[in-house]
Amino acid sequence: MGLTKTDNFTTEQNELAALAKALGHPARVAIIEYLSSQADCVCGSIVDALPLAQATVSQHLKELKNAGLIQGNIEGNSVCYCLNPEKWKKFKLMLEPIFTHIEQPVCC
Amino acid sequence: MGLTKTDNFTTEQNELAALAKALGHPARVAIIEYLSSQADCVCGSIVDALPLAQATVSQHLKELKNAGLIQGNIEGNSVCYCLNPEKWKKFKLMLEPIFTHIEQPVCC
DNA sequence: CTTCTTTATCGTAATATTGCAATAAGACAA
DNA sequence: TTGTCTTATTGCAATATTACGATAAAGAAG
Repeated sequence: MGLTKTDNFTTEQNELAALAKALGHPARVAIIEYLSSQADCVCGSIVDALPLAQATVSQHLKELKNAGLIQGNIEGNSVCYCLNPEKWKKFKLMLEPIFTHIEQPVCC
Repeated sequence: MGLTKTDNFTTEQNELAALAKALGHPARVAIIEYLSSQADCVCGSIVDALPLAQATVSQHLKELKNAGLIQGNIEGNSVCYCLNPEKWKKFKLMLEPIFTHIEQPVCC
C-alpha cells in the first residue's frame, strides 16, 4: 500500500517517528551537522556545501522545517536556516527512556 | 529517481541516517518501546501488541534488525527479539554533539 | 523600470516503502 | 510420519521518496 497506518499509533509514537524520519537521510543529517557547526546559516551556503542540486536541497530543507527541526528566517534577499532548540529538546526527551534502558541488562 | 546518493556523504552521515530512518516509522517506534518496557521479547507478543498483520510486523522487525537496533535469538519454536545496546550507544553518541549544541544560543 | 540574485515550486522519472494475503520454512508434539 | 505452532518470505498494489531541470516568485541592485 505504501500508506502508514498513523491512526493506530499514539501521538507520541507518531511524533518520534516523524522526527526520526526527518533525520533519516544523509543529506538532512549533513544539513543538521552544518547548521550545528554554526559556520553559516544562509540557505545558499547549505546548497554549496551539499553534493546535490539546489532544488533537491530546498526540498530537504522543507522537510526538516515541516518536522520542526529547523526554522527559516528571511533575511532580505536570502533565508537564514537554524536549528529549533525546542524541537530538538523534545526529540532528546523522547529518546531518553530508550537510552536509559540500554544501560540495564537485556533479557537475552 | 528515488535513489539516495549515498556515495556523496560520509560513512558517519549515512550511518546516523540509517539508524534514524529505521526508527522513522510509528510501528517501529512501538516495537522499540515495547522491547524497552521489557514486558516480553517473543515475536508473537510483539505481533499481538501491534495493530498490524503478522507479515507486516515481521517486515518491520527485519528492518530494525538490519539497522542493528535489535537482535533476534531463536528460542526453540519462537524468536526472542531484544534491543542491541551497542548500536543504541552508538546512536546516542552520534546525536550527542547536536543535542549539546542546542544548549548554546543559536544564530537567528 | 529592468536585471540579477536567491530560494521555492512544479513536473516528471526512477526507486523505495508500506501493508497484507498467501505461502513457505522451521521446530515441536504425538 | 502427520499435524500444529511460530516466524519468514513472496507477490502484489498503492503510495511515498528522491532527484533534478525548468520555471516562478520576491527582494536587491542598478
